[in-house]
Amino acid sequence: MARKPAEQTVHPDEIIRAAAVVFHRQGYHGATMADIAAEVKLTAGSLYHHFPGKEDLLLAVLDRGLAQITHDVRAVVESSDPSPAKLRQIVHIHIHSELEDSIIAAAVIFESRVLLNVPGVRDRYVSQRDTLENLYRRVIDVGIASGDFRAVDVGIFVKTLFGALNWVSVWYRQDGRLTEAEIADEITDTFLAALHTG
Amino acid sequence: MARKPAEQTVHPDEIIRAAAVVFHRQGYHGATMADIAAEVKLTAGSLYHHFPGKEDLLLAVLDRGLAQITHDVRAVVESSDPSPAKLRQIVHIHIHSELEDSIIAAAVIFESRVLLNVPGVRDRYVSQRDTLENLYRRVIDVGIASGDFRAVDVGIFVKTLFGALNWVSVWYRQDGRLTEAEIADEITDTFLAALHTG
DNA sequence: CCTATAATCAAATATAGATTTGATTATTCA
DNA sequence: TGAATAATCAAATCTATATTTGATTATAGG
Repeated sequence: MARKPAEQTVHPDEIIRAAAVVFHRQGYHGATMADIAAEVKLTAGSLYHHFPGKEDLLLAVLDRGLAQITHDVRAVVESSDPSPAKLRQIVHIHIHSELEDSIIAAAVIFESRVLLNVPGVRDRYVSQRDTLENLYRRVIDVGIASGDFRAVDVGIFVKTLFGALNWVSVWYRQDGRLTEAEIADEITDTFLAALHTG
Repeated sequence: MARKPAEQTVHPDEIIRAAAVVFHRQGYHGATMADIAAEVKLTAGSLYHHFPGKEDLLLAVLDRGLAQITHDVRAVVESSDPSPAKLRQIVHIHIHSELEDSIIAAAVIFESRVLLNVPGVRDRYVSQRDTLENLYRRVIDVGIASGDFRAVDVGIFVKTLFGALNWVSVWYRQDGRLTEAEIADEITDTFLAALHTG
């Protein structure tokens, strides 16, 4: 009788990614359902088979983006060895995630404000964001405690670092002077120098 | 016969500022002409007396925001004395301009992408942005040349600094833990430490 | 090979919101 | 004062686009 979900000609994940691409390119309001649909060779109407509406698409994008990057960063933070080295690792991961894995992260950065009015959503988003920020805080805290890092205001420091990292997706160019890894290293150098004791 | 422009019950500047506020709050596409009009007690239609259209409003906001902050930063850069002290000054000015004088700057940051497709506009915007960036570069360059600063990659460093500064408008809260000046100082400390030689 | 359901589409529907239009109400200056 | 024009408004227009609707097509399981 019933029938297993067919072999999803289009996987929901592909739609989320497509939405992220279009949101990033055109902004939430500037992105049309038709644009997103086109990205996966569907018509606008067909999207409604997979998602209840445009807002839910953005939600999914934000969720996914934050979850992804948080997952990656957590993996590093919770591995055994101590801190200064870790900071470099997570900056690399953050930038990589931002530029490659998920243009999603970039959409997150710029489009999250759109949903910040919807109350339930706001809470969820804020809590996810805090989780990520706390991972960074932990690394800095440990470094300060161990004497490896200067005693900065961790709250401001992390925001500062996030700002710098987020901004990368705005100015980064594939064909630019430096590679992604070189950029990540240079930025890490800056922040490690800033944390240098003495 | 003719008649001098009447005493502008509503000065164009007020409209630009209102537009900046609304763009910042709701994003370009999310801002309606009615929203902007309401901010200065007008009706949507009346705005067309002052500006040809919505896009021109954004243009004006960007122009004004960049011009303002560039003006302020230039004043410091072109004053006599040398560099390390200047960096602190311009960071203060930048943040102040961003938070108070012109929510405009914040709108600039987030909404500029919208216009980056319009060709003529793009060029103009990019050139204005470069002017501002170059002021920062100059300060860093001088510091490196004089041996006051470590020899960083100036291009990346300035982008990193901009990212951190721009991001402030996203997380800053009037009623937050620190004042605007304290935040500016903390951020300056971070970047000066990052430039510290040895 | 059927049948139920998923996946899709093309074509409506509905609505928001930018821009226009045609008055109406100041205001300056001659 | 009174023409000329600016500033404004309320209401009409027009367009884009999110969402719905009613088929049509494909596929998995029997």
